[in-house]
Amino acid sequence: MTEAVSRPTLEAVAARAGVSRATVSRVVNGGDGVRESLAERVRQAVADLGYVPNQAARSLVTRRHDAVAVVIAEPESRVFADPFFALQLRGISKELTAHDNQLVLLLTEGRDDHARVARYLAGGHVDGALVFSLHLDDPLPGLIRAAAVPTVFGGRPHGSAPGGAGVAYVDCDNRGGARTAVRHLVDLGRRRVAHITGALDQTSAVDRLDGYRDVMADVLGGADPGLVVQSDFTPAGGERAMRELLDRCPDVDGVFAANDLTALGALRVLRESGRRVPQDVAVIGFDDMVPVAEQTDPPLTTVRQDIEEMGRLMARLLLSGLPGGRGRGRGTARTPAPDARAAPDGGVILPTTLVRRATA
Amino acid sequence: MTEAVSRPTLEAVAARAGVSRATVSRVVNGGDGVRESLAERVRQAVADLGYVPNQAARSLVTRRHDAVAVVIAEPESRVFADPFFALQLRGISKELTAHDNQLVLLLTEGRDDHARVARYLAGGHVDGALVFSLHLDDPLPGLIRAAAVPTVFGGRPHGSAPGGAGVAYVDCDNRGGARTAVRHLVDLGRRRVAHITGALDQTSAVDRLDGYRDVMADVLGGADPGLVVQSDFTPAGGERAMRELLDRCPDVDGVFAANDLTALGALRVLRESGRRVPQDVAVIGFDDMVPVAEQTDPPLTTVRQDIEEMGRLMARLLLSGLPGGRGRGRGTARTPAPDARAAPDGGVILPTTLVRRATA
DNA sequence: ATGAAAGCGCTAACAA
DNA sequence: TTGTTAGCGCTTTCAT
Repeated sequence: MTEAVSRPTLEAVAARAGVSRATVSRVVNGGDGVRESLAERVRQAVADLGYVPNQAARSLVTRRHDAVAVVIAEPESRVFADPFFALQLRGISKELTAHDNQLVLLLTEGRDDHARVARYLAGGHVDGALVFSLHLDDPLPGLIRAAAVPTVFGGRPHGSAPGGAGVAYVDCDNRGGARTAVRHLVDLGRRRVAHITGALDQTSAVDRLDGYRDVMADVLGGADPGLVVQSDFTPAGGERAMRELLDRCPDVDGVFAANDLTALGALRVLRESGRRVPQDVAVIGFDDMVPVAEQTDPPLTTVRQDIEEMGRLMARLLLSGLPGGRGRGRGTARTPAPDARAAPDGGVILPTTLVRRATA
Repeated sequence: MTEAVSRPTLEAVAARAGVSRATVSRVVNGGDGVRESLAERVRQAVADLGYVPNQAARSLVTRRHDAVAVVIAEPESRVFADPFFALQLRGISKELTAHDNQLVLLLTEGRDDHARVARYLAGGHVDGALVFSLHLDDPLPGLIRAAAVPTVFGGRPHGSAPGGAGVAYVDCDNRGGARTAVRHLVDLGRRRVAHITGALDQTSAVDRLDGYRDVMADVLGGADPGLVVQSDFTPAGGERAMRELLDRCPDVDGVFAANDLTALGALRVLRESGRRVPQDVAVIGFDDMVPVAEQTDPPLTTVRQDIEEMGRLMARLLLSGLPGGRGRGRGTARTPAPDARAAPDGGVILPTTLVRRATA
């Protein structure tokens, strides 16, 4: 661990190039309206000295930080249990990097942390925030609104309503994906199609349940309520739910699980019970967590969402909404991704696709 | 996405409290040497106005940022495939938060990114860096050394040698953990104990292999070289290796896999081959990635490392080495964790423990 | 097209 | 103990 040395300033570069600080500043920041010969001299001096602008000094006057906070609430939760989190972060990081913004990571675990994060965001240390807050009772969204920081949410936040206030968010098409999955089971000839829900205090779980109901109502004239079992996105929860299901409806012939982890648990119980998958019971998951979905026995058919793209999109959306026309470099807010869709409540929805493996 | 409003300054607080800026500054920063009555007035004014210090202005004069970069090289790799990454980040975040430092996340994916990160670190935007760089040919460590930024590495970096230069790093006891695992297999009466290595361009894989060899030399008078198969920390790699192993040494009765993912693959091949685990072949993994280890069939016996603690420790080590006596709040550099050990080359090694489940 | 000069909001001598 | 003052390194009018 070495000590950092003092670095050259604008002043030094100016002296070396034989110009004023103002000129150097112009060159360093895009440099319009500077004679090319001078600009070249400046660039040379910058290179010679290894000059790097002092971001603190710059922020002090511009009030911009070129930094964005990524807030992840309750890392215990699902977000942390799977590569979801990492992939999303990767997408965000790529986009921010492409626009020379830094990523400040804020992980929260409880009450005190909420206050801390709120204070930080309100403190104007970053230009905006990307927020993942899954649970219904999370106070964070409210605090963030109060902090008046430009924000994009990851996943449809609670309280967003069609035609509503227009909170910015990015989500995958949970409802549509669920519909595709269930319709696929129906197309396979299954008539007793069950759904093991996710944690219903998360909008993704609610939306997937809605998608399931859509198809059941449409195609089968409404679902037997006994075919819906509440669970929590975990393998253990999936096991429990599947057992209950088998108990209640031994004739079940199709299962749409709220996510791959749940499907994993269900699969295990199905095997224990002597049922063959997919012959006796077809199973579909959600997420396409590849390491899980490919390793189940048999490999899991599931609904894929492009998680990294969601992250990228969140960042792009945030940057494009910030003053200074950032984020216009590649892609714009209007057409964030070739196939993204605008939701009526101001969100952006990414499509899902069914990945057929062996369970359905 | 709302616009941020202009926030109160020290000046405003000073005016309201009827004191000078200097006094407010003193109160805000610990406030020794200020009459209590005045201090109280200041605190009131701060609260009334909702004053939050402008970090940019502060950094400009103090040359401190209270921010630490976390650099993760090649997020494709193992780090991203499992919760490892998330847990470590959590540990880091907790420790940094406890000392009011921010976490700036830098993800890199290739050549250009290296330069970018190097520039950022050299730019003096952060007080230090926590670096994860797994691979032998990674240019990052060199660039970082050149940037002269206080740094702590996650995992023993390449080129660190006993009695060597003293790069700061935190790692788990890979070699000792491997010894424990192999010794356990031997104690179980296994004599044909194989090792499926990890990617040998990572020190963790090398150290685990060394641990395996230690015990084999000690107890069995040296390993049959045929019992060591190179692999890459992935389930597919584990399968491949196990097949090769079965081919070469059908009499193998124990397998120490370099990590849980590898063990997962090995388990699958073992089952296919009709071998019973642990009766015919006992298997031990490494890492204790709980979601994986608990879900294998049968549940995996493995070597546990406290990943979150490693992260916490890295942060603590870095902060305690920084000027300004940060990081002395809870725990110190000398005794970072109750059971951490100093390595001869300047690293800190955390202990591992064997978690017995059903495979050995 | 270029330079001079005035701060951005804060801390840290130094005086009082 | 408190206040005054001089910058930290940069951007940005405003002159030239």
